[in-house]
Amino acid sequence: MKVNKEIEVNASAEEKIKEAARKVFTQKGYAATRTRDIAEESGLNLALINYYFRSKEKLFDIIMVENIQMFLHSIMDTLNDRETTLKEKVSVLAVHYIDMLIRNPQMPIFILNEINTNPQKLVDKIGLDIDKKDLYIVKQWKELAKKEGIKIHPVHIIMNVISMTIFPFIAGPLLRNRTGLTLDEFNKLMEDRKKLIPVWIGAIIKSASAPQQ
Amino acid sequence: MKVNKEIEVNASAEEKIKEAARKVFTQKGYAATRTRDIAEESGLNLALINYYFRSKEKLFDIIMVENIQMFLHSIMDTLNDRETTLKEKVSVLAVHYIDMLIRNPQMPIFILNEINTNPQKLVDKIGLDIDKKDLYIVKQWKELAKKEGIKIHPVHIIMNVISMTIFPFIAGPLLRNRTGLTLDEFNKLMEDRKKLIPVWIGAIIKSASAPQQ
DNA sequence: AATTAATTAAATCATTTGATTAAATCAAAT
DNA sequence: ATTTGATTTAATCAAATGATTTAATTAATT
Repeated sequence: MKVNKEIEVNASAEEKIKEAARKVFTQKGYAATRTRDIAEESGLNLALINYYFRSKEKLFDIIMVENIQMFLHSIMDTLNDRETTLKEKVSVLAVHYIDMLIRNPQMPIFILNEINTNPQKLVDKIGLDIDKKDLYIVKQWKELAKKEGIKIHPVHIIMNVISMTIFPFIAGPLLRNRTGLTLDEFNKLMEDRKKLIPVWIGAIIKSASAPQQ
Repeated sequence: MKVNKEIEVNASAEEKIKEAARKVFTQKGYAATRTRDIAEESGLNLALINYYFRSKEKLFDIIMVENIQMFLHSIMDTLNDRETTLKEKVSVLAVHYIDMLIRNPQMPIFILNEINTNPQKLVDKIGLDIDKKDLYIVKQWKELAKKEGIKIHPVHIIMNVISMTIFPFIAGPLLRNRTGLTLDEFNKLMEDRKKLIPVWIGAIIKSASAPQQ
């Protein structure tokens, strides 16, 4: 009978802080973020941050875990999908990530920077262990590689997909600065890449195939 | 007669500090770096840092400018070279950057992160203005695009070259963690990419060509 | 030997910063 | 009305940190 609106109201304050923290942490990184920045950004006060989260670090850990989970979300499902071809998987991933990165362009640099700055923590606090061996995409790749006589290491293909999808966002500000592109123009180019990347990956794979006829 | 081997063996104090600063700043970023870290890393003492450089920030600026100049060094010459084909330019860039990144794998994440954290500063302190319009490579590209009927925006090609070259190093630690590759195996793969990237870029350009004959 | 500059060690300052506390206020539930 | 929990305001603490200073020491130069 006890309708816990409190918990919803609480959640909103808690959520406000988390959202502010996500924004500030993502923008400035852990070390450069002051708890006072988060308080100010949230419109709430310093004491509440400790009221809900015990410390700056604990709050950061929560944000970080959520960010990484958002980043990794649905990857495994995509890679394991038995209904889609390899090329379709590339397309699904490109579309999914480009959409997300247009919304959160600064997320990859944040995640990669924190991993770089503190590699141990991520290994410790976040379980990054997934059994990749029996992913369906691995089977698909092996079949294709055998059929086409492809010899390059598959990690090259993975790197290329991820690189061509994510890196333009990491280098976005610099790239826009050098090219004079507006944000809208840049995002439009990123939209183009949803369709282009699968084509390019196809061309790359083909270039690695043994000549056949 | 006074051979100053000392100066060669022990680099000058100023240089020691700069090297230590480069290492620590590059590893941990500006905000997370303590001047005491730099003192300790250099083997010299805290006071000397202020003796030679007036502040942490001034020291950082020097390191940053040098890093960016190292990064941009010889790019313009390569892009302007009238003796090399487009594909050769891609090859020169890939070789040059992969060599450098194998030596300094954490440099791009550092530079890109600081740019992301403080975009204004870079614009202010470092003149990033180059007249790209009359670069020889632009002329080469336009000729090729016209001849082959290529319609995609050339910035896509640039992004792909840079992405496929640099990003694997940015994501290197994570990638190695997920794939179980050792550093040597990883670097070997990067060596492979010196030759592969030009081939791939060729395949990508070809895939964007209008069907001809 | 005397002079000068480079370097060190140690202490100290002022500020920033993460964290904590206490008292007051406010809102909602009972 | 009273109680309870959420929130604010303000102050404060202790530690970290960038910066500075002073005196002593060392090395190189003249």
